[in-house]
Amino acid sequence: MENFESIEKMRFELLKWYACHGRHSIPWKLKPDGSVPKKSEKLPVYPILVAEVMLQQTQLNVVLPYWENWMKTFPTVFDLASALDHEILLAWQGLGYYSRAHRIHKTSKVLRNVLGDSDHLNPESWPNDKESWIALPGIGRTTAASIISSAFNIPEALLDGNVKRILSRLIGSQESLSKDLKRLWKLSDVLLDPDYPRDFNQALMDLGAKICTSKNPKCFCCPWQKYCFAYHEGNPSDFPIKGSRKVLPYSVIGIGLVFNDLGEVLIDQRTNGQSMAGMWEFPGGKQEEGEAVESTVIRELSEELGIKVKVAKKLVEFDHSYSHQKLHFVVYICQLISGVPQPLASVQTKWVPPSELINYPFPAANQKMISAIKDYLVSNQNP
DNA sequence: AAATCGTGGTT
DNA sequence: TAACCAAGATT
Repeated sequence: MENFESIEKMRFELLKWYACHGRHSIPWKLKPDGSVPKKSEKLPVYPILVAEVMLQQTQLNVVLPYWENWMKTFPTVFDLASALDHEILLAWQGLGYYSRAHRIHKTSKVLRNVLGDSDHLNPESWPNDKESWIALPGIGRTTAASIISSAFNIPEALLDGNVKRILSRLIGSQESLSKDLKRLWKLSDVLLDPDYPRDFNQALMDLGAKICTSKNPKCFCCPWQKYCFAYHEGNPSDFPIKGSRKVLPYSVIGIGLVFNDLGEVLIDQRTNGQSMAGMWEFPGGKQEEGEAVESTVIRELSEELGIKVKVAKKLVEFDHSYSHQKLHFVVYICQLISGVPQPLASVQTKWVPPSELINYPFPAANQKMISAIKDYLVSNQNP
């Protein structure tokens, strides 16, 4: 492969750096008694599974509090398997990429059958081969390798965002990441230390998180500086080669906060076919060409709920960006004129006292609306 | 195989 | 209406 002088030396220098500067207090990488696992020791699998799925496209510091709460709410894989979708989404709320929550839920049910009556606290009861893990919902090549190398200390190469960035700089890849995956996977596999795969993989990710960062990499204290093509070229920040950035489509969304005579607000649950499936939301929809936003709200609530509303007051408006679109939400207080809400474009609808909204999982954009509702109600009480 | 899927932090 | 993007998987 790449003609490095000594791969053994590279491994040693990375592991030496890791011993001094790595992140050694990640809870799911420690034994239940809090000590660092020895080379031959295995770790509980379920906490690692939860962490690795949460870590998909999500940074460690964001994941930590969610992982802590998740482990209290669903302490074992059996607790997770028997949980309700509603409970899963409440625990995942705010973390994003909600399909991950549904997939790990499905995976837990498969694992419940696989484990059967065996001791789920014993790592030996769990599958330890890559193919078995990749077959599970929401587990891909990198997540499977992370689980296997972390839990069992079995050598399995991974290629996450950190490793892609490190390796593309190391070899000065002139291809975009998507066109060079095969080469980078091979390189990750060649470099992986067969004797210390758990530490080596973690060391790579720590190096990417702390030294070989996307912007302003700290090459001056990088253990692989002398091996790095991009460092010698003087332009590590130019790697990996980034493709053309395209402008995100932009839409205006009209939202209707419909209140009934009891002061309850109307919410609906998103369908399985939609993004953020199973999450709740305030009804509304996309503004059409040449349409006033107030009219959007009236039209959408008629189409999706079969009700007629009066748009009373604009409560708040704000921007919210998703991965592949930007939305501008315009949120109105509405009154119900006629009709009974029907779930024509949702799983179900519900009238809820504002104080009870906290019991329903909402996407982040809707959380902004909930805050606005609370401010509005408080200001109405104290004029 | 290119598009899709969230969010919050950083620059 | 800032751009970028991080411990990816799925279709």
